[in-house]
Amino acid sequence: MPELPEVEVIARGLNSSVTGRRIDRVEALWPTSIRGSAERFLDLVTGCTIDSVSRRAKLLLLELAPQRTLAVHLKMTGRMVHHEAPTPAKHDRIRFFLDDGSILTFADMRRFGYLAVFLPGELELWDFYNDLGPEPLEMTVEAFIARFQDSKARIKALLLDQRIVAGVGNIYADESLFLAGIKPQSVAKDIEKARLAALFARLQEVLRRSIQENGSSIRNYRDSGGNAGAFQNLFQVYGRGGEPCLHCGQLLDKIKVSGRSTVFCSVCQS
DNA sequence: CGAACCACCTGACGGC
DNA sequence: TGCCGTCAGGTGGTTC
Repeated sequence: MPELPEVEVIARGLNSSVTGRRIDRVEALWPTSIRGSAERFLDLVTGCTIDSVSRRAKLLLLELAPQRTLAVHLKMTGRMVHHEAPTPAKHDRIRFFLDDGSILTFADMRRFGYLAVFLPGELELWDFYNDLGPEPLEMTVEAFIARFQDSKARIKALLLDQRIVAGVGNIYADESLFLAGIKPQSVAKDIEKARLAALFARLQEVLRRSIQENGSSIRNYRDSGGNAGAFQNLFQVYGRGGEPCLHCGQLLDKIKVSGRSTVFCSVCQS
């Protein structure tokens, strides 16, 4: 899925393109993309005005008026694209028809993604939301270190755990570990604090740079305007298993950590 | 508590 | 061509 940078880019794009628009009609082509009762969802969302669009972890949050929050999780292949005119596509799941004739479409090839609507107070009752760790771009290095330094788990598993730090996925975990020179399978509590601090700095850099580059498009990701990102051109290790390290030339190793494909350099990372 | 699987789905790609 | 296995930006559940 889109990870933190991709969801951030989508949220910013939608915030400028759909804020102030009223949702006149909702078309649920695949109602199972809606969490909970689809009927309730349609009731609560239809007729609302979009006040703002933001991001928390990998969730897109649309604040509506009257007060309700529309949360969207894109998982692996979800998209939220704003079209000026109808442009039906194969994997369209939910369409929001806006009052200026434009359409906001949730499309999702693999159908892992979902939409959910919350009334005031309900969002905090949702375990996934409530358990999210801090935003990596809004926390201190001390707080970051504190969340990792006592754990017996492998560092990459912790980076991917949304309860430890929110928004990091497989791409940015591998990229930040490479840049920090840390092996993904290292046990967190065995890593010196200074190296955890370096990891935090590299993670912030890579997330910020990816946002600047409009995110990473491996295959499905598109921003809210339907455009691809460019950060995939700057990958150091992700998707490069067996190819030479761009720093030292060593062939990059590909292993599994936390059930996820993991690429690293056995020379540059220790 | 941590890890290893499987599950949820569709599609792209490589090997034969 | 086509069949088959493998893999993919995520999370959740079960089992050991």
